[in-house]
Amino acid sequence: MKKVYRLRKNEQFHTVRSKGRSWANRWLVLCALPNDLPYSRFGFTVSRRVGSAVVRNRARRLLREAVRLRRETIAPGWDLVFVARAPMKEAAFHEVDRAVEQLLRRARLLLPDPDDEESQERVKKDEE
RNA sequence: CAAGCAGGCCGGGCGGUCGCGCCCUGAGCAUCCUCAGGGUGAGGAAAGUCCGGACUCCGCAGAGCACGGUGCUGGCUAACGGCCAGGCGGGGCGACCCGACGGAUAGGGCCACAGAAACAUACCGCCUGAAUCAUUUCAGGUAAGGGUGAAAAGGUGGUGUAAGAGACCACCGGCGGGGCUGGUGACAGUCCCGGCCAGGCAACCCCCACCGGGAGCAAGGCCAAGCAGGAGGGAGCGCCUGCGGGCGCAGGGAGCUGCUCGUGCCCUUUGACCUCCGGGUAGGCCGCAUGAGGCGCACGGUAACGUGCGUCCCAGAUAGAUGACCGCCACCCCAUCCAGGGGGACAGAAUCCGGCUUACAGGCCUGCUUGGGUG
RNA sequence: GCCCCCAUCGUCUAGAGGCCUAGGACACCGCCCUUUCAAGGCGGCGACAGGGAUUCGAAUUCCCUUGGGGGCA
Repeated sequence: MKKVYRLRKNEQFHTVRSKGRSWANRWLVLCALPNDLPYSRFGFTVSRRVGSAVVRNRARRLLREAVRLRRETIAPGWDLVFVARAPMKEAAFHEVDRAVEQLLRRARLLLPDPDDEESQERVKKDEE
């Protein structure tokens, strides 16, 4: 993921964490805040509570990869911060991927998939 | 073959599809954005931050004190609390391993409880004398035996004695002093003398020798929005007033793409605006990777290591790059008749190096020891 | 990243080599007191972060590990 699509400054992280909305599941916390840009930006936080340096690096890389592969389907114009929780240290890639998808779906930040009738119907309902 | 000891090394390999950091080249006005091509991208401990340096800033005439560290000897090194070699002590049948290993007659302090006594003595004893019908008591001698304790003035045999005792003698062991021999030295060997004058703790203070100025790359340097600060320039009259200010005319200023018009806004001595100055926050850049560098060969040295020649360039991020998915092979485990199933330790660069310490699945190589077997 | 500090019952703490089988307060449990509760009294439960070293002897001294906390732009 290129640098422009990432959150870079401590201040940006604080803004999103304090002013944005948040969703959580067993592995992750997602915070989101509109950013008035034509694209979305992402940040990843793994604290020392999760584990050693090796564990934290791996967690962050898995998260970044999961988000990279889904970037086309994520709504533009948001700053998103993913915070890893303790169970992340044992998670495999597909579990991380599923956790990311679940949170994005709950936050309604996924673009409507042409093949997915359910989500299209939901968008229609929102428009009504 | 089994058990073990020492030293060195590895820490899966190849390929495909997506993706990331840095460097170089080219193109798009472009160190910064985009695209294309090429190169490169975690460790033996990158870890703990326990030592030592380099580097940077601060301090500094010199010396001493304080404080901290190290502590057998010689060497290596930029330096070290590291390494090599040797000595001594201890452990192991052995290969080998382990050792904070200076000083306790420079001084101070401590040694609980127990025990008579913890560094100087006598509780039970033993012996002599006196008193006493006797039990026993008193005075003196003694340190062999008993008991206490972690620790109590060397061991064996004899002479000696009232009983004993290094009181004396022989041998052994230890201590102190001196000489000789070997060794750079620690030390070893040997001879003579002394007198058994006799504990332990210096990871208690201390003494001796040697070493150390303080902080740390978030060091430090450069550029520098904004907000304040300083210097200079800077355009006025009238009316009203409840003295805060307001209104009119005139003028000035910055802005609205360059000019004009127009339009609001701000200001005219409690100063709009313009110019300059120093310090410096956010932020950015440098520091930042060619180095006490790696590899190979030769020479010197028992070795650590050094010297010379050749050759190579080998991470550099800043919410922090080395990831995801898959195939084949190798390895290990389960099942072993096949099919098959499962697994991959400890751990992630952050200024850089030399060490130490701690963690670690599994595997490879070399030398050596002990025991057994076979030829 | 660099540099410091701390660790004792459930909680807050005392302790400076032997007097420690570790003391105190609050909390908890039981009994007494009270019609009952609180307060009070008596008794009980309960800890030296882990490992090694020095020492006759370690909560205390030294080393390593683990876990907390703080400072530096």
